[in-house]
Amino acid sequence: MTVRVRFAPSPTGHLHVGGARTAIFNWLFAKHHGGTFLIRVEDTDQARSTRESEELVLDDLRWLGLDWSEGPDLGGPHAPYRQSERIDVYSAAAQQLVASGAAYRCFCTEELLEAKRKQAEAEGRPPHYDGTCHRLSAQEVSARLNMWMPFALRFHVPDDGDVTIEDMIRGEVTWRKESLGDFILVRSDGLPTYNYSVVVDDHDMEITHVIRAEEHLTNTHRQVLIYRALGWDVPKFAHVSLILGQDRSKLSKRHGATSVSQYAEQGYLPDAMVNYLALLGWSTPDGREVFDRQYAAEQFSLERVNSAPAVFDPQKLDWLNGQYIHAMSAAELRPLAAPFFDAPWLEEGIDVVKTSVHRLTEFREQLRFVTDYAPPAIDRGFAEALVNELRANGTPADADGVKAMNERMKNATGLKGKALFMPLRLALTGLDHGPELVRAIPLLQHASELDANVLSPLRRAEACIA
RNA sequence: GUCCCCAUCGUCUAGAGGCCCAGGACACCGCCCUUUCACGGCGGCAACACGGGUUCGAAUCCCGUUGGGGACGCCA
Repeated sequence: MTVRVRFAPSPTGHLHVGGARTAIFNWLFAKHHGGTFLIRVEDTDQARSTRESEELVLDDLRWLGLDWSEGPDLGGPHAPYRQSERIDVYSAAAQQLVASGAAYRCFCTEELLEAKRKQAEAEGRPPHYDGTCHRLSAQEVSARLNMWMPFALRFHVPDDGDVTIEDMIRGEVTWRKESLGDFILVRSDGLPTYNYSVVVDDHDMEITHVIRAEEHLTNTHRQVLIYRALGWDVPKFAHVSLILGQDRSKLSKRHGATSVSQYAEQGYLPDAMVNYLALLGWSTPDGREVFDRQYAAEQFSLERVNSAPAVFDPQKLDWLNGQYIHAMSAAELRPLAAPFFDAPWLEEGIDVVKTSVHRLTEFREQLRFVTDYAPPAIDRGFAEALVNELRANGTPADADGVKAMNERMKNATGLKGKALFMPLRLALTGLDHGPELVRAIPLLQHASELDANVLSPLRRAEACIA
């Protein structure tokens, strides 16, 4: 049996980091088993779903570097991959369910149901549907149909409705039929509900493993009942625990950035993002924490996925992102950093400051000593000596040149050690901290040659006297 | 309220009865490297929620308590 897994986003905004992790686990699982990873868009909620959002979600997935072989954009052997375009598929199965008595028409209005729910709650009963329409006789049903009363299709929970599944992450999970009321399969507008369409589609698309978030765990009870009623094989389930915010509640907007596009905008790398999210709930057998997706795919198994929820830790993400940035060359980094800050001398600048950067957006700040300069208050005699030195010998263009300059400055001023380097750094960068001078001074010189907005070391020194 | 899931350092985790008076990573704190900052190296602080069992032996198995989360929708 070849593995077929899917990621099924509902297009109601950007891709959430929780959804991203679910997609990553599915992708890794498929890669590991040489199976198929596909995308199915769950857009049966007409009020909230948009085409624009679908594009956003797909773009976010592409940005992460996850690839799929069947989907709404690619088509495939089970097209269409958009639920709103699969209505006839659901109707066919629905007819079968009505014919077999597994489902029935429900004429109750939403207002009525709402009232019943409230009352049940007030009386301390579970807020389940009371089965009114299930007791309707055939004559009563046809009478209502003749009056064109709108109806929804409801699934009747059978007497043998207890369900046990063997969840690949959680182990055995059991529900008793009493914990469920008859639930809606098809809404009165003819569109299927999630619990129904997901079953029809997963069966139709030959999904072998359903890997999804834990919030769907209790839905599985309903879904298994539908599989049974239709006489279909039940796929394997794996419910991944939720991602939590620092206060241990489900990660949401008030915790800060929650969509992957926000992380992209904040200068995180896709590889680091995939690496971090994979680490949230999963660990490699050898304990490695920095790894590429290829390695993750080789090592991945659901057995090593943790069943406890995980708190999202921005600090560790920053550290990981820094690991990736530090490991990359300036030439590789340049095109990635350019959208946030660009300059003709950017590549050399990146090379000089990258060890102090954790996110791509930080290059701008770290290179501010190149772009912005205000003459600091330093000893006038020192500044004059520096001007003389630079005029006489030129500005060093490499590390050896800087060392030679330092030697001459030492002789000219009688200063050494910190007493020499601090005023030098201050005079040339305007700051008391920053990359080592043997790198910073050539960078400033080169940058000033390429960029009229950058003040050369000589001009800076002169400004200290003016 | 009912049902379901979960419970190891602040955080992510390793741990599938003896190898664990619990290992790694992030963060934090020291030291080293560095005539600054960062990177890097070394070291330190810090956890098996609680109570009962089972067992010669429990972080690991069972039960309960507590705590957290999720679901109970003509949302997904």
